[in-house]
Amino acid sequence: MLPAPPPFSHGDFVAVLSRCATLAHLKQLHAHSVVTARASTQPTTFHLLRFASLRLSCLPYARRLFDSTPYPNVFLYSAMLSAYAAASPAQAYARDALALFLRMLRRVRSAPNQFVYPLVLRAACVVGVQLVKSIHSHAYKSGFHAHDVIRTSLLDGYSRYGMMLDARKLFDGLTDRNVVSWTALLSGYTRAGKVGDAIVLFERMPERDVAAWNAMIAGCTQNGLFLEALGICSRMVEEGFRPNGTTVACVLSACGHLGMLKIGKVIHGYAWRSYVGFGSSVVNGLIDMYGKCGTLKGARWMFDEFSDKSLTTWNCLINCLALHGHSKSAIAVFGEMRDAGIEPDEVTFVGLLNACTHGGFVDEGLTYFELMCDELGIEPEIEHYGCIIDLLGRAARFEDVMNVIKDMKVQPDEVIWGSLLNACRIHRQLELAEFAIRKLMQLNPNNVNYVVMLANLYSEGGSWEQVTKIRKLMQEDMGKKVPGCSWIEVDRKTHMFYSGDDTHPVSEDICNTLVELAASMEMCQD
DNA sequence: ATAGGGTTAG
Repeated sequence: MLPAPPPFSHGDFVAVLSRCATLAHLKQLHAHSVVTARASTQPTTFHLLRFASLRLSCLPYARRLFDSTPYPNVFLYSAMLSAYAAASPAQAYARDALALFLRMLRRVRSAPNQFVYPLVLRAACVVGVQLVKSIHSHAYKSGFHAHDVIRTSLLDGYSRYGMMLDARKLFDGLTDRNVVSWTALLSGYTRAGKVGDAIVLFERMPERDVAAWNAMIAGCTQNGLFLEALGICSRMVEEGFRPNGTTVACVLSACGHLGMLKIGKVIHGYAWRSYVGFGSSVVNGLIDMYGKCGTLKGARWMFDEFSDKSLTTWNCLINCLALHGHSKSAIAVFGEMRDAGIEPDEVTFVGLLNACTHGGFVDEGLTYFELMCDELGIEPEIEHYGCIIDLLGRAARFEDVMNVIKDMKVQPDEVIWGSLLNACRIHRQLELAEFAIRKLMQLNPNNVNYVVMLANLYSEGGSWEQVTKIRKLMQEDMGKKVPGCSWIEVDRKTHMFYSGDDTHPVSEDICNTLVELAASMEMCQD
């Protein structure tokens, strides 16, 4: 029999714990605590549990520590709940967290306190608004709803489900409004698409911190206001705040959407110099930015160098390859991803199906769609139907297209009919095109572009009677038409082009180059 | 010990 280990003060224990770097170290200390009978005290279990979950992200071990305690106190419950709350992805342990809360309510010794509600609400948020409501009423009955932190959690919960009136009510009822509550309300408005309200709120905020700036920047990019996002970021820097990884990720996304490679590179340089760290959201943002700006080598390089690849990392690369017509590479990366044991999600398939469309791989695309629905059990969304209709339409399989549209569980939207229309134009299907345009006009009667399309269609088809009829319609509407526009930055000068616009000084050269490009693209597909 | 900000999509 070995002699008992020497006694250990609580201070020694905490000091040793802080030097643990691996689960093996922690297990040794745990074993030592068992032998010295320290493990049966709740403060010890509390420290071991927090360390296992927050520093080592080993939740199963944390849960075993918790389960080894016969009558856990509130501290242990909340330590376990914050372990679940900190886990990523958020929904992974939400149900465990809620089950633990229910168990807590049945025990006499561990009535929830004010610290427990925010943790449980975080889990409730990702499960459903019904749970947020239940916990709200529970907090009301137990009298904890008066705490500002709990009200802020509730505010956040309602705002995630677009219930801005309830969120506003909670905000107005707070005794002290701080940056956190202002930011929670602001994000609610941007998630609901009310950027205008959010900007008003942002300007009126008495105090801002980095998270508040980030919320405003993210709110802009999520609503397509990319230039505004960049503007707010520079304002943030001017006012003396240091952008962090979250800021960088949002701003990179804006650069990608705008095709602003130069600014994107400046941000990359900032990330490097300022030690914001190359965490997954920054790296994913870089892959996306380089990819969208056409620097696929840069995107691929970032991808290969990054060891902590997540599902999103793979999705970014597949999507960028598909976007630029590198269909075979995109499909190959999808294969690599599966070999690496990463389970694709609905976003992966949007990119993959897009790749199949651009490469003309019709049957392959349909096979992947089946794989998604039947084998992986992913419910197709309107995005996927958009891809499939594009895929079939470009291959002139109009009967199949109509069957897909008929069998869809979701209502067809403008993109669906737009894809069909596009296919009809390629294959000169006048009748079906007219049908699609009429559907589009029903969905969006204010868009005069559809009338123009119809006119173009008839003039191409040669039915002069109809052209004159439509011309009349157009004359009434043309004044309202907003011309399509694109732009490119060359040597710090922005050149803008409207559709059908030949006023640029070198317009002829540009058009000739476009013809050449189209020819060489045909020659070297993928 | 508790609350707010994060990248990918037809």
